Amino acid sequence: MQQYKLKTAARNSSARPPSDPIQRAWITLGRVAPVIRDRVEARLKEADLPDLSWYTVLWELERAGAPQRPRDLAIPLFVERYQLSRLVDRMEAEGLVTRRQCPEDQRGHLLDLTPKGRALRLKMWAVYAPAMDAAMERLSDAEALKLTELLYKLAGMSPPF
Amino acid sequence: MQQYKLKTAARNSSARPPSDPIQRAWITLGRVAPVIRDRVEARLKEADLPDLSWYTVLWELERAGAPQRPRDLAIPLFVERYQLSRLVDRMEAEGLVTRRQCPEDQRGHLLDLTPKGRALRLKMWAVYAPAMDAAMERLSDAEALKLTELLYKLAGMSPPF
DNA sequence: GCGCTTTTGTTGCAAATGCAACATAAGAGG
DNA sequence: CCTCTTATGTTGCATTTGCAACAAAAGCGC
Repeated sequence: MQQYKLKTAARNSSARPPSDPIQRAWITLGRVAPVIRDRVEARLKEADLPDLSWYTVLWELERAGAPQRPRDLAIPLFVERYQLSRLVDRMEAEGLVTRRQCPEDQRGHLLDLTPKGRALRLKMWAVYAPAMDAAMERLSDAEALKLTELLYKLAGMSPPF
Repeated sequence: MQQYKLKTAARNSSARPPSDPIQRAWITLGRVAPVIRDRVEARLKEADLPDLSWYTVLWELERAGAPQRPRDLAIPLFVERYQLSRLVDRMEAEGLVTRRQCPEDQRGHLLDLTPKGRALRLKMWAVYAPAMDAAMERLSDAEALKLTELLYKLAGMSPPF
């Protein structure tokens, strides 16, 4: 990874420049996260499987154990409503999920997994799990815990995430 | 989640499910990084300024102190060539950079900053710097260094930073 | 020189995205 | 009940993206 000379140009034009350690952490976080993610996405693509956003929807539905409303998925998944709307369009077209009437709220739908959806999640996990392990292999469990702790603190969120 | 009992000889790192700390770190990294980035992007958008990809190109050109070839920007910026090609199209259309003939290689161009490009980078930094500071404010300098160290290790890059 | 492969950069096209507007239903206050 | 506001979800449209194909120059072996 590239080294940055942060002080030279950064310091003379702002009322409030971040400290050098903060700048380094910012830059590094912004670069490493996509690299790690791409290591996994590449494996899924090699296997002709959908990407992680599909997996996450499938997993959230399976984990919940009951049909969920889009609203209740969009928030924990950190996606906008319209993104989820179109993602579900595609997944429904592939027969992975179904939209049903929501009895309590006529606006919303209940999203439910199909058997095909469950099967795909398992098939994806068979690739996803080893890919994640390989992508993260340079960290010990203790280091992974420390990293998680720092990221939680940074985001201002409390576990469970 | 399916568990496989593998014989020791068959156990290799690409076939085993990640440990729980590894899974937690993976998930957290994938979620926190975009959140932190969005905190900054939102400030830029509020100020009717371009996004971070534009800033990064402007900064790399300014930092280099000399015109650069797209190839020499694409690698450190972790973007595909075609992405950079179109990004430069838009930035050139805005008068922020210029494409000139490259004397040593007739295929390539030399990308150079215009005064307008320099001015925009400064204007963006005036928003970017305090936004980065605010986005990262929950970490001390020591924690930021530790985070950077862990991310470097994860990505397979070595200190010193 | 000559052919072949690699590198560099751009582009056509289909798919995906962001934004704002929209439609509909629920909720709040009278 | 009625009106106004809020919540939920979808969609039209323009922009952006990813992929693969392409063009052109450089490099390489002979």
